[in-house]
Amino acid sequence: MPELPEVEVVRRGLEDHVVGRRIEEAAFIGARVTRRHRPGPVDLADQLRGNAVHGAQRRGKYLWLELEAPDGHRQGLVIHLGMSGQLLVEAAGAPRQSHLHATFDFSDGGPQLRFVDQRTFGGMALAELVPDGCLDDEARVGGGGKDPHRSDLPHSWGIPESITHIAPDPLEAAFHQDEVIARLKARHTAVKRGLLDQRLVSGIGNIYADEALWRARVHGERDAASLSKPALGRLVEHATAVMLEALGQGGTSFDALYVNVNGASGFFDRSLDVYGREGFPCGRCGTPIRREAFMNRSSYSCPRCQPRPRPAP
DNA sequence: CGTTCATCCTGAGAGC
DNA sequence: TGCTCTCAGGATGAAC
Repeated sequence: MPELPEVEVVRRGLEDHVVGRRIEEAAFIGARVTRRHRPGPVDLADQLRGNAVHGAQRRGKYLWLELEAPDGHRQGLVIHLGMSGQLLVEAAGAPRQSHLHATFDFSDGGPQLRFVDQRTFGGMALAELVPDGCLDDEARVGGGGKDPHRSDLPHSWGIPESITHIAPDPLEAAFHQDEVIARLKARHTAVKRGLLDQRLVSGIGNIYADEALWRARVHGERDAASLSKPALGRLVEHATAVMLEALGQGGTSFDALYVNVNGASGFFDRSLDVYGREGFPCGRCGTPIRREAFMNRSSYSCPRCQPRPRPAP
C-alpha cells in the first residue's frame, strides 16, 4: 500500500487492533522480509518476544510500532509495505496466504498480525528511537503557518534512527511548507522529482504526485525552480488536499493488493482525475489524458491544462 | 553535492 | 493454450 493515505489507513488499523497488546511470539518465513534487520530473523524474533506495543506511528510511507521490552528498553519496529505489502489482522487458524512473510502472536490469545507481501519490496527492522530534532528554532522563523487539518500524531518516543533521512509528511505538525517550497525553488530538476523525493517531503507517490500536478495545472517535467513560490505552494497544498481526500475514502485500491488490516479496499480510485486514465477526457477541458514515460514509470496528465515545458526535451 | 540507473520480486494482462 | 513481453501505489546504493 504505497502512498501516505493507504499507509495511514493501515496505521489506524494497527492502533485499533495491535496497540496495547503484548507480543508473545513473532515468526518469519524466509529471510527477505527482515533483510534490513542486519542481525537477521532469529535475532528479530528473539528481541520481539515479550514486547508491549505502546503505539503505532507513521512518517510518510513508513510505519513503526513503539515497543517496550520486558527490561524497559524502548525501540521501534519499522515497517515499510513497499509496493505490495499488507498487514492483516486475522485468526491464527485462518488459511495461510501464499506470500505470508511474518506472523505475530499476542499474549492475549487474540487475532494474529500478519505481513503478506507478493513482491517482497517491503520489510521490517528494529531501530533505536531518537529525538526528532531536524530543525532549529531559527529555521522555523517565518515558516510553518497554520495547519488546521494536521493530525498531530505525538511522536512522543522519537523517530526511528533508520528513517531520520525521511522528511516530515504534510499531515505532521513537524511539516514546514515554507521550507519545502524554498527547497523546491532551489532545484533545477523536474518538479515531479521533487514531489517524489522522500527526503524533501514524504508520503507522496506516483498517484498523488500526478493528481496534485493536474490540480495545479503544472506539467511534472517543468523545472522546479522555474515555478514561482506561490505556484509551488499551491502544488504542495494540492498534494496535501488530495491525500486527505483519499484518506477520507479509505485510500486508493485498484485491486485486492491494497487493503486495510481487515482486508477491505478504499474507494478513492473513483475520484482520480488523471492517474491510470489514459485516453479518458480531462474533467476540466475534455482533452484526452495522456500517458508519458518518466523516471522508469508512467506519468498521466492533461495535454492542454498541463503543457510540456518549452522545447520538448 | 545532485541525478540516473539497475535492482530487488511476483503476477496480471496484452499480444502473438 | 501457452509463450513472451510490459507493466505495477517504492526505495536503495553504486555509478556518473
